[in-house]
Amino acid sequence: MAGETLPGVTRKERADARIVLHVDMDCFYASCERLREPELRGEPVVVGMGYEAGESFGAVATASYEAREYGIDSAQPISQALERLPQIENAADDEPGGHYRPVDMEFYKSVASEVKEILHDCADVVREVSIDEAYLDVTDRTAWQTVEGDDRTLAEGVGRHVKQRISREVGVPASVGVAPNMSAAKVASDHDKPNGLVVVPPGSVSEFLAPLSVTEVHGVGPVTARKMAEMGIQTAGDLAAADPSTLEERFGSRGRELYDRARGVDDRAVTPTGRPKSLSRESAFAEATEDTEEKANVVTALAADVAERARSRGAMYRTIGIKVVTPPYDVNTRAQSLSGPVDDPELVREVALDLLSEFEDAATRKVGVRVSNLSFTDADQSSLDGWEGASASATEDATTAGAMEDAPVADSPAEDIPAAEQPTEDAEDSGWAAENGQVSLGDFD
DNA sequence: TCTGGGGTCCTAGGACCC
DNA sequence: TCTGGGGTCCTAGGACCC
Repeated sequence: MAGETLPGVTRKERADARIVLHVDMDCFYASCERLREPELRGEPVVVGMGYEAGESFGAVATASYEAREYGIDSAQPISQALERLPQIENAADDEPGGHYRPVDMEFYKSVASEVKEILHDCADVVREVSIDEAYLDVTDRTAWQTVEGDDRTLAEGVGRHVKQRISREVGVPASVGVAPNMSAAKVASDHDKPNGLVVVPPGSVSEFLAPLSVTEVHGVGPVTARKMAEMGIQTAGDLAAADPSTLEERFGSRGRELYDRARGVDDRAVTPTGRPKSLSRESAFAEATEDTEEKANVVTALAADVAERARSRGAMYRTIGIKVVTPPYDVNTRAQSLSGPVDDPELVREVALDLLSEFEDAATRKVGVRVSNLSFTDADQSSLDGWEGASASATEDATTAGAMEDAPVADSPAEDIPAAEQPTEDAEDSGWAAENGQVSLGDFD
């Protein structure tokens, strides 16, 4: 697939087309473990969340491809993974065994930052989607033109270059997709994992997508896939050939979006990673509990944690919420908005506990605390998303403070918000925000 | 497969305002 | 007093992604 150039692409299509890379690190956590423990190369590696050496609690965060051979997959309980593949230390001589390691985010973040440095070096615009995934727009740096005496495009060379740099300079594998838009690039990078490079030139996107299962389209999950199957839609090609107004009726605006993506149409610009919209922390109980005090203790700890994280990121919040998961798996959320943004850990605790009281007697599997409606006080966002040359804009606030002057506040503990903490009104009023030294449309894309 | 943790976006109903 | 229509904000839930 790599380097394949399909016919029927006009010069104009090529000249107009953007060049988007999707870079996806292969089983990233496991690759990081191999970086500092080279003996793990070629071996089944399972990285567990909430897992501790020798225990069986927690869930699989990442499984190496060798471990996946044994039916181990993300989100699986560690106990189940151990049934399928025991710890190597416990395995009999003639039996296979796996290496289990607990998640070490600090280390993975340090590796990821090395990767991101390379990505920013290779592209003008980088959108970091998660610790192990990013989109790059390299339209201004290369072209869809083919190389003289070769059927490969210049764009493919850039994809290969990025991959090789990550491999050589950091030492972890990546899969890269190259296409004229984000969603096609995403599908392309997934198409030949691990260590893949798949190039889909303009004009060939719908052909490339057509035979793939509809579940490969970004945005189609289990629920949508089931509904589509009922409509006789199995492949991306089926979806592309479906009636868009029917899709819109059944799936709302997302129906149209998915239809477009299946046809290879996706006009979203690659924009740099914006600021978070919410911050949350949650924790599951080993078993569902009705213990009011236990729940309150956990919520108190989570509240402190979230508030501290918000403060360290320079975020003020105007909404505080909780999540309570009750058996079998019912997710309940409650939230309360304040009259203005605050940075007040004590208030987070108070409001969270107040909201929790509704579930006092309910058996609970999991609780969470969240702050949202964020506004940021820092002028320098370079520490947040790796950008340099941040503008001097004082406060960025996605909402209009002041519009809720008389909104109710729980037991009114927020009445005393100092005026200094109120966000200033800035360029946001016009819908435009100065960011990174340039004017760009706000976070709403 | 019944379930870990951290996110995003969309929808729908109700309150409230003009 | 009843009624209309448009808009915004808030809350809750759902689907999806990594």
